[in-house]
Amino acid sequence: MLEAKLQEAGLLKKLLDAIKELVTDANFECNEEGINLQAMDNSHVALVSVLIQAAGFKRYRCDRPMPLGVNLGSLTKVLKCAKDDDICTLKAADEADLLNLVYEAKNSDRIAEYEMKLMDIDSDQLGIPETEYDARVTLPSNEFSRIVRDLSLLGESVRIEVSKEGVRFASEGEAANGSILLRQTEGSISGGKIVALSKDGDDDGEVKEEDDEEENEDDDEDEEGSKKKKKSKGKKEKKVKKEDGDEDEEMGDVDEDGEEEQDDESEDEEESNGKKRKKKASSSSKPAKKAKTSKSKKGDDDDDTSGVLIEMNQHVSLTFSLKYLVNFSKSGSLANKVQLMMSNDVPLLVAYEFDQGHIRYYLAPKIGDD
Amino acid sequence: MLEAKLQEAGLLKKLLDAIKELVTDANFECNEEGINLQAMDNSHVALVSVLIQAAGFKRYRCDRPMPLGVNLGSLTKVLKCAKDDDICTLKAADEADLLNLVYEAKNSDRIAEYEMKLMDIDSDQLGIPETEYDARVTLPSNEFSRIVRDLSLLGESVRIEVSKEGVRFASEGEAANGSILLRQTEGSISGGKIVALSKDGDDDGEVKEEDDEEENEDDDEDEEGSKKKKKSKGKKEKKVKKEDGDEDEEMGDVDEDGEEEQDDESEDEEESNGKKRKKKASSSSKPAKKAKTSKSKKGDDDDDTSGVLIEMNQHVSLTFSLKYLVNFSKSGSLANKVQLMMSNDVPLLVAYEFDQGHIRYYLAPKIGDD
DNA sequence: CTAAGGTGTT
DNA sequence: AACACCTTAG
Repeated sequence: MLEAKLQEAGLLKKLLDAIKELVTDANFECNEEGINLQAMDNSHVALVSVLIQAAGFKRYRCDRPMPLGVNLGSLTKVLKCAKDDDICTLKAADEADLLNLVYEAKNSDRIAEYEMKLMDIDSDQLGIPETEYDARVTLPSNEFSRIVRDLSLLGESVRIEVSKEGVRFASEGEAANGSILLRQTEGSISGGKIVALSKDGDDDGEVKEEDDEEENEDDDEDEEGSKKKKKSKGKKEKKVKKEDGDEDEEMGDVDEDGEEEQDDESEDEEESNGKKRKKKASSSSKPAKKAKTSKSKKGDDDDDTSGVLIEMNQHVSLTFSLKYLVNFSKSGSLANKVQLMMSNDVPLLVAYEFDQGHIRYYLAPKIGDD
Repeated sequence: MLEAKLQEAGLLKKLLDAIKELVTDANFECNEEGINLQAMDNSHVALVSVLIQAAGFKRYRCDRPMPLGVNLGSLTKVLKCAKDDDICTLKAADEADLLNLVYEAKNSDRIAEYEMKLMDIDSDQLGIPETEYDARVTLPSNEFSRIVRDLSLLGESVRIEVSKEGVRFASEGEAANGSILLRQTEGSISGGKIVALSKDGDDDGEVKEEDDEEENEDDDEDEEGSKKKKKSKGKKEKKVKKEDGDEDEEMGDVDEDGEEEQDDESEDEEESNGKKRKKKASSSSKPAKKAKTSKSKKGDDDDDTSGVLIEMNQHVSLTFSLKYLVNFSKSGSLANKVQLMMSNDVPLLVAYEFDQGHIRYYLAPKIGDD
């Protein structure tokens, strides 16, 4: 059976708000790791993947894996009956066709209980290849929302181009064309300089502008410690797939395969941080963990709420449907930042990472662009 | 002629907002006591009764009773032209077919004047039996709004059940079922204990904390009670009409329900004597003043803006159309609290009491419930 | 975080 | 009129 107690019903409400227009029905795959949802959008163009880790719950118990087939419209309705700060408990018996939701007002005598019918849904769990991307743009989620909303007024598509200049969002419409350029934020770790994405693995094929080889002291920045402040926080290294997303349990079975963990280091912790210091022989073997905690709070560059971080190994230029991006951007309420991960001719990954989970969208580029 | 000066146009605006979807046309019955409106909703299922006492006006003059037939849509439009804090004066000549509205900005030289056409409306003044209720639930009006709004997402009906446990609102729908339980607020006069309704009498709306009759009978609970309810109703003595609502301008009374007094003359008399005649039906004039001292803490219970107060003599369980309750709950902007008065198989009374008046709704239960 | 007000949209 | 969205004030 499942019993999952969420401190704030608001999280679930926001998640549902974010995806309910994209997907009508989906399986909530519950297992001891947490709750995962993965679904194609109704027109089979986009893919959404949601995870709430077990640790993200106030209490979590799931004896054995069970898929809960949920009509998201129904769940949205039921969740509308909860206040954001209600404590929300999800319960389901094994093989049950009902999901029980209990809302406890934080401070009152009010207890609301709902039971929602479940349904059988063919779970076409799609394995998502763990792609390595040529470019990653991290920007405030509200900035992203604004950009796609603005451009959607002009045209239907947006070309996203990452170059040394920065990241450009360009759209063409009948009435007008628009182009928005975001430069790397000055004062950031890289001092405004666009850095290379490091490969996740030991692959050094990418052009790293600088190397983590650096000693711990300045491993934070390219510039000579001009911005030391950052350093103190987490060890920032421009790398890879998901620095903020600690969870590397990529959706699908793919991650399960464990192929990904090419940990040069034997430490999972580190690897999960995406900070791979192959030669970190130096001092810290453990500090990585520390960084993790600190980052959960704030202070990590990636958590800088206002900055734009651009990492790239290669120029990318891709065109996407704005309609979907606008839809994705609804998740902005879940996280201050969003990451756009791109490689040419590969689906875009739009990732929002929050405390103990994430919501990620994949969208194939339009062809014939660029 | 009528001349009624309202300190705040906002009151009228809110009243109109509250009922305009329920009723399209209605007579504003003006007499020396104040302005009263009573109408069945368009589908003749619910009844709404609005009163603004003469004392509720900054100035009030009404030489003789006059009904003003108003199209509520028109009045709403005209009232939209007033700011909430405008001083609003209503004027009508005898036999006039025009209503004059003057808005004076509180602090400026602005004077706006509108005249609205009146219409003749057959006044089917329905007598409302002065029922004594088996249960009264007093709760914050926003809480009530929230509950009915939430449940209306799920189903069309709500079963309201008052028991020793508290008051439960339960609804069943296709997608989900919901149940909200409100317990008596701790720390209230009764310390969380659900008290019996006090009898009608000259009490000033106070609740008796300890009712001597509380322990002596069965009517508080038991399965038998439910079957005896009909019978008991006739003999029940612990009933309350309206503790807070002193105005007894009810049309008709249980005692005289055989006769509908629609006559202006007798009506006026009743209203003018309302306060005095209150005791006429109640044999016992048990003073409830005592209770007042015991409830020192939060002041008057009915003024406690956040608490839930439950008074009952007998378990009640009734089912109502949520659509109407949602409509009623719009009046929440007029008062912090709302009272639900119920007896089995009798129309629910939803009462909002504000400074010098009230808005009350009556809704017949659905049959075949419970 | 909630409530309220304003806007735009269907 | 209702809903969704955003901003603002408390």
